[in-house]
Amino acid sequence: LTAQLAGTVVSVVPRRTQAQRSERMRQRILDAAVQVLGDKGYAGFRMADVAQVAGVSRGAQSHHYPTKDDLVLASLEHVFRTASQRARDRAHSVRSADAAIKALLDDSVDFFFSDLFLIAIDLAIVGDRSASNGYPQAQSRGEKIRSISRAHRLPVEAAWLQALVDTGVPVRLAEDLLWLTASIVRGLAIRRLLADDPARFKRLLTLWRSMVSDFLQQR
Amino acid sequence: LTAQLAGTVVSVVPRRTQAQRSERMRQRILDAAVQVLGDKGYAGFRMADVAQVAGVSRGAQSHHYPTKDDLVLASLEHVFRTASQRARDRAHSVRSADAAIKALLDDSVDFFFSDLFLIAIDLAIVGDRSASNGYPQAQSRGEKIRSISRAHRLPVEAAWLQALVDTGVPVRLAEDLLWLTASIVRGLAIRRLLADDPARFKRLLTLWRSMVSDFLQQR
Amino acid sequence: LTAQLAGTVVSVVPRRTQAQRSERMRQRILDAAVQVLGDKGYAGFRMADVAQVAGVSRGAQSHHYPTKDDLVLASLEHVFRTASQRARDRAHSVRSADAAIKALLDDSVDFFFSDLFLIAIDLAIVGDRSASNGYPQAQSRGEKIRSISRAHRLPVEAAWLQALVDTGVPVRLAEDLLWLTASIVRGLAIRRLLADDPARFKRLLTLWRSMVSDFLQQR
Amino acid sequence: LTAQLAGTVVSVVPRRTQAQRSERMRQRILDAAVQVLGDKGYAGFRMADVAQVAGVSRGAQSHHYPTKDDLVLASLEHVFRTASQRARDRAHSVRSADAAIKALLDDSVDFFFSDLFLIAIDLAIVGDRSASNGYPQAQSRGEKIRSISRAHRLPVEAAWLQALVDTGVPVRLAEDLLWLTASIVRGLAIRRLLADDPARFKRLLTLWRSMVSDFLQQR
DNA sequence: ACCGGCGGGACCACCCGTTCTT
DNA sequence: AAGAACGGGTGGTCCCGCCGGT
Repeated sequence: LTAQLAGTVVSVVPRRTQAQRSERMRQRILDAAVQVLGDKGYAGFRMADVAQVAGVSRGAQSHHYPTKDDLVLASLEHVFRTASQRARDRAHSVRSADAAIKALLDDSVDFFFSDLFLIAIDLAIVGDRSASNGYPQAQSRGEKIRSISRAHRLPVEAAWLQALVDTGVPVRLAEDLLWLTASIVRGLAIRRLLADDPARFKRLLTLWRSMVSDFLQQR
Repeated sequence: LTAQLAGTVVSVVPRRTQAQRSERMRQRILDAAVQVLGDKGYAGFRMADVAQVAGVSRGAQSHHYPTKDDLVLASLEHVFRTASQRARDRAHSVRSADAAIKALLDDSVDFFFSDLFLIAIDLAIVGDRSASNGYPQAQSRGEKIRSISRAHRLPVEAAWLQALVDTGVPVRLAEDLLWLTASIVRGLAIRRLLADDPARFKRLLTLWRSMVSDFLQQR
Repeated sequence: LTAQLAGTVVSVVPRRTQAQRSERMRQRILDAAVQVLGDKGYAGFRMADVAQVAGVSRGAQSHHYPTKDDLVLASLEHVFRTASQRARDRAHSVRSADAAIKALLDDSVDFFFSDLFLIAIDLAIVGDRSASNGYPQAQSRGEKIRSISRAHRLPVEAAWLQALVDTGVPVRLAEDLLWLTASIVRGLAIRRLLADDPARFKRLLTLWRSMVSDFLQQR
Repeated sequence: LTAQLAGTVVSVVPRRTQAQRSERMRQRILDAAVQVLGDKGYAGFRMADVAQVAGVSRGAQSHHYPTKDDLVLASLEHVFRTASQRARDRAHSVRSADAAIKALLDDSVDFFFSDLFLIAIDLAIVGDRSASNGYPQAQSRGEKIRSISRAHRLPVEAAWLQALVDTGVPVRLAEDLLWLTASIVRGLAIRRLLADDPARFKRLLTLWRSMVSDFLQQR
């Protein structure tokens, strides 16, 4: 009994609650899953690898994320959550239209050239393409992936749209320019997979900015 | 003698040579592989599925394509070969710069919105991300994929570049516009995976064409 | 509390711990593996057969012994461990040199005519003869087999050597006689594979004993 | 017809007959099979490897040796035939009993330490241990192996027995000494698989010779 | 909450024998 | 007789999900 008391006294370290420990562990698993997804792709994604990278037993893992799909979807959600917050922050306080386009380009490059984007694409391509076990599920994996993506990207797009509109660009045009800009960067990010060419990428983005400037002025 | 002649006549059955039979079978396997790759993605790609779809025994399959990688790479090659020829054909006989951009857009849409492109991206994302078999190989799968892509896309790009230059656009600018155009379509094709919106896509491409026209005239 | 006590009493069922269950299963697998190895030889050794004989799922099997080599090596170790203990026990309490030779012969016959010995030979012959996976491993299978054999036979030989020396035979000579005796039995055990002849074997061993007696006396 | 004659004249090279070419090819296949058997053991024996080593197509191979068993048995026969002839030659012209034992030892070392012997053991151990498909075959593989071994070794043994008897050793004793000698070498050859020790082997053989000498004189 | 034994299915590489074709 | 295509079976490894223990 004395020993027990002593123990209690000694451990001044802020005794975590179960919920906190649990949350910590879920984070570690999620981070590990994202890492593995980035390294091996969905096709090479192994539950055991995640557990090992996270330094967690398979038992604990399957306690928090019972199935592979659970883990994959949670990972995607996790990583989108992280990224979308940062993007929204950027969209504020841009004065001119040109500055807005520049900031948008920077943000797009950050996003589309990140592992996160590749992971999202990878999962999206796989999409429903598998499973499709006979009877109708509540929602196929492909749909879930798409809805997660949408849920996080739409607010970001809205923020940028507002930023552009605030600099005086008509809503409709702002929307189109926003899409074109995002598409260009997205397209280049994909192109990079087959043949990288950073110098050219930079030049093209500069060209695009000047084209937009010209277009807006001439209007 | 009569019998022999008769025999020759009767046997309308196409009496194939070995090489012909072989080639025919390789084609069937490749077509099936492309189909499966398109339906299930690389992550869901099963050798047995291919054999079944092709209506070929697994033995024959493994005779022509000993390993999964062999088959996948050959499929990619196969499909690229088919597509790149068609693209080169289109690049000829365009008169004005605007017509060239329009034709290029059409071709890009055809290509980037096709299954082939998704397959290529899928494989590229997986890329090296697997292998990891210690010692240095001659060439990793990722590199092979990239080199196949390059081998088939570079001629296409060259053809389009020539077409643009022939309409009077300076080489450097033609190159950049070519890239931007391709990137936009590529980016939209990817975007489609997460949220499709054909009407908007059409509008954006039209906008892009007018931006290019303005830019070229103003120059 | 009473219920708990009662529970403890009632549950006469051997309430195994995980470790115990695990150990039990490993034993069953190992025993089955030894049996299959004896029946079919290494060339006919099938993982699935072992699992079936052991009455164990292939999953459990691959949990404890991930690869075929792991299982085979563990089997060899298992069977050697069993045999070497018995041999050492025998080597004690022999009085005369002749009695020692006789006991040694008995022990050798037991060992070399057992399935264990055939298994060891079988594995040793196969030895490195496979592997051939390019780059240098920590230790080839052949080396592992040899080191297991040595690890278990050396103590046995030492025990017999001591027994002979204790009856007054000079160390060097004792060593040689020990080896010759073992070799004769070993050689006969092998001979048996091609043509068995128990009567003659018995006669030869008797002859050998008398030759040793003569040789020792004459010395 | 003229062309045919011309052809006949020109080809001064000793036009092999079909039978000769056939025999050449069978030899090459057999040699290759022996080599593979020696390198990989029966467990690692692959028909395709043999064809490749022999530089022969699998078609040709299966023409001459339709099944794996056919080839393996033929290989064993082939190698025994080669070895037994040489042994019989040696058994002649030995004068003293001691010289006979020495020559016998040399011959035994040559035989038992050769790859041939290991191959024979390997096959013998595998023996019937496999197949055993339900209904009674004409003769199991194990029996075939044993009968091949006997067919070739018995004459050798008889030759050596005669040599010993010719030097004055009584038949019965000669037979026993012959067996003991062979067994010792055989036993050492096996021992070598687990732990080699050439110096000791040599010493033991010398000791054995002196023991035999003593024994014969004392008699 | 967490751990690891366990079940069993799935997949790919390999391999042997047969069946055309030359 | 020789060569190549082809058929199909098999075995080892891997992997996910479950569940009894701690």
